[in-house]
Amino acid sequence: MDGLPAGFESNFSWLIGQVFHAHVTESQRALEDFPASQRGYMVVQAAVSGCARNQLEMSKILGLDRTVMVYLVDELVKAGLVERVPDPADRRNRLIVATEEGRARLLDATERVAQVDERLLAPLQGADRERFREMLRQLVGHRHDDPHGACARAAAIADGGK
Amino acid sequence: MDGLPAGFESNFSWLIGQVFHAHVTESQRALEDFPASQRGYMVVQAAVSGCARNQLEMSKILGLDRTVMVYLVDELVKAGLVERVPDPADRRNRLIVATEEGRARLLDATERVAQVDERLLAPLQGADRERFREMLRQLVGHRHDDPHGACARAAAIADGGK
DNA sequence: GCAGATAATCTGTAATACAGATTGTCTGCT
DNA sequence: AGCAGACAATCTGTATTACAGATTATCTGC
Repeated sequence: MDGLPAGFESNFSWLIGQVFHAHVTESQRALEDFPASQRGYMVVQAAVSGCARNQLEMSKILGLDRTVMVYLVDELVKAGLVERVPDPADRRNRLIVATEEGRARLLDATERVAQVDERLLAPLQGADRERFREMLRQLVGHRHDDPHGACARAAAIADGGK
Repeated sequence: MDGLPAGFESNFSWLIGQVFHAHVTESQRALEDFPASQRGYMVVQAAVSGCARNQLEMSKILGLDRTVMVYLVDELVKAGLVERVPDPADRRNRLIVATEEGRARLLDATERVAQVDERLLAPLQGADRERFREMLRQLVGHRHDDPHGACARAAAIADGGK
């Protein structure tokens, strides 16, 4: 095998794919009963953290297509976890605001997902576990910032609405 | 936000998803002209490394469905990068063997993918880059071993066929 | 030689991604 | 005020992908 591409042990595509796939599969199972499962969970979390001032922005943060956002939010609204609140400052925007139930179920789901995370990261010993997270943060890094304070605004409206 | 789930900075699902998504997108682009793009590349690599003694096993290694394997290999055969060789030892099996052209294109593709990897891992300084890979290896770890020496057999047949 | 298991394949169905058009709204300009 | 261009959400249709179930060829053990 000299000189030829080796097996997959050093193949980053494969490695990251394996880890990602394992995580998706596991957390899908952990979030079976959550509306829209894994993705619904992410949307509700985004809603609670108030990090997006409209659906388009949220779809970018979550790496989803804008049209996917529509029926994802539809499902969550139907389940009573979030609401579409017209932004008084710009009526084109729909603020995705979590309901009380949404917050409650998010807390519950977060716990279960955390367990999945721990199980998956178990092979990493001691400080390595947090180090790994930190590296991921670094890799994602520069791509996301919130210079407009949109988070604060959305969160304020969300708080006022409850 | 006290006590409530924070933003996404500490959300493992989101972090790993971001990194994975970025990598897929980038390497898709880098492998645009490769048959079946990213996935075709993985299959050819698996064929060259001879780490699977049939399609089913390969699909498990690559995390693909067995039925997906069929048309993936179809496409690669049509493009002349691999061949389906009936396993003389068990004619149910099809050994996926890379052609000369397959090996050549794999080398080329591997180079381009390596560049993508480097670009993606650039935020990690110095030894961290290799450390990150090592951590991924650990996480995937125990799930894959080859106690039967099937690799060697498949590789031998592949070598004999050229 | 037969029963049960396994590999590849085919078929159909569901989930998902995504491009393009449409509607309502905003902004800036005149 | 009125208009042009930009933007957000939505709808529609289409392509891709995932996956379950049946089918055929083959293997194994009895």
